[in-house]
Amino acid sequence: MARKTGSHSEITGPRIRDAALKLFARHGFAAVSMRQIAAEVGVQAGALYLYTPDKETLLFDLLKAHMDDLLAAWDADDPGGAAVARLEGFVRFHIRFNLERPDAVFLSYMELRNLGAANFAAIEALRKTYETRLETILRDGQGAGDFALPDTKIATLAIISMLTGVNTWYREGGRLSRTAVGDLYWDMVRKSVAA
Amino acid sequence: MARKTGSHSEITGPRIRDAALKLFARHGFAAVSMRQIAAEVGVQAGALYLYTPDKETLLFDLLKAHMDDLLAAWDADDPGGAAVARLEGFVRFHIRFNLERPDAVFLSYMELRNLGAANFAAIEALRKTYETRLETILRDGQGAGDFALPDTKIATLAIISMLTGVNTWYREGGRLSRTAVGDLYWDMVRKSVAA
DNA sequence: TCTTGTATTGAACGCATGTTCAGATAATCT
DNA sequence: AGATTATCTGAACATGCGTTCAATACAAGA
Repeated sequence: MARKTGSHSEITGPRIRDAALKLFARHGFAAVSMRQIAAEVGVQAGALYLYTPDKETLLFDLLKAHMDDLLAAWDADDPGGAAVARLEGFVRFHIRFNLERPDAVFLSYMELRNLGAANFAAIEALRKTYETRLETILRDGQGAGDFALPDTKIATLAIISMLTGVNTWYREGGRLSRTAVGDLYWDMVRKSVAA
Repeated sequence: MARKTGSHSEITGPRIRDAALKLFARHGFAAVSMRQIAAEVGVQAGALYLYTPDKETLLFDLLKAHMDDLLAAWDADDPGGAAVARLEGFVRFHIRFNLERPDAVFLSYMELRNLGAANFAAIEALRKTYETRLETILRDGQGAGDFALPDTKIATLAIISMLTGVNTWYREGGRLSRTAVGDLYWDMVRKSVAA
């Protein structure tokens, strides 16, 4: 037998990416087999190769899509204006965006090492671009006298690490709402950069 | 042939752990085979089983040893006294300790998911214990009026995330010395908790 | 209804995996 | 020197891996 009833490329493609994202995040790229992904989708392993040339490319496409989403979403969300307001926007955006897609965030931090050199460089460039968005805000605020930062580059990395850390402990339905988390982190970030 | 000249348990044991730590950190637990570890040590794969009952236990022992080291080292380093001084000690200690063993730190953050439930719980308990050390300092300072923290638990997690992030970008021989990094992070942490 | 093209199966490829174990050697003890 | 013990080899086990491809069944268009 072949070609199941109702099978369709526009359905199977996204389902494969969803399953791969979930499984890679839970068990790690190397620990997940193409057969497991296929089983999750309800398809045989060979069918995956209609949608990706190989396993590494499947991972790369997930990471690339995540980084593209991140940059596009921030550029759409950036309030502009004064540095303090933009920084608050960034803090709240970063937490909200990351909490909405924990698997993709986890993958992006954990599985870069499974990429070949060229693919790695592509993702790394996107990450740097995102960091630059924040660094620009910090440098503007520093220039305007709103912030007192001995090293804007390090401050950028420190803030992003702090914000991304939310994903390691936040649980839906826990003690704090997402908004409350944003309030708490904005309070700490605001003070940490204050003049 | 068997038993090589100069072979000795007290030498091979640590060499296996060193090789496993390095390879697991670089490529991920699932991506590293027992044969690769054995090759790095210069021994056949079967010989590893004189030193560990299985692969997961080898990982667990590495993580457990790291967490034990961490707790013992902080308890020896804790300056005591006023909360502000203790917090500064903690910030500088955490950065210094983690930069000295990047592979173990990386493993501890990445490979917990490859542990069975019991082993996972054991490591998780040690991590919580470490977090409590910092939280106690923050609560003491809050009580003494030195800090202004709406939520000491979240502040604890935020600070640890920020500090641990140093390992993702710090490179030996780079622009900043370890001491300079400690200065920069202590500046940000001090302000972020300030009353 | 018949044809064409797309989506899928299922078997196969060679190779790697974690783990076990009988046998062999070197170090140590008497 | 001889016996014992700790250390390690090398082959084997069953199982699983990523990937390819001819065969096949369904959907869509004429």
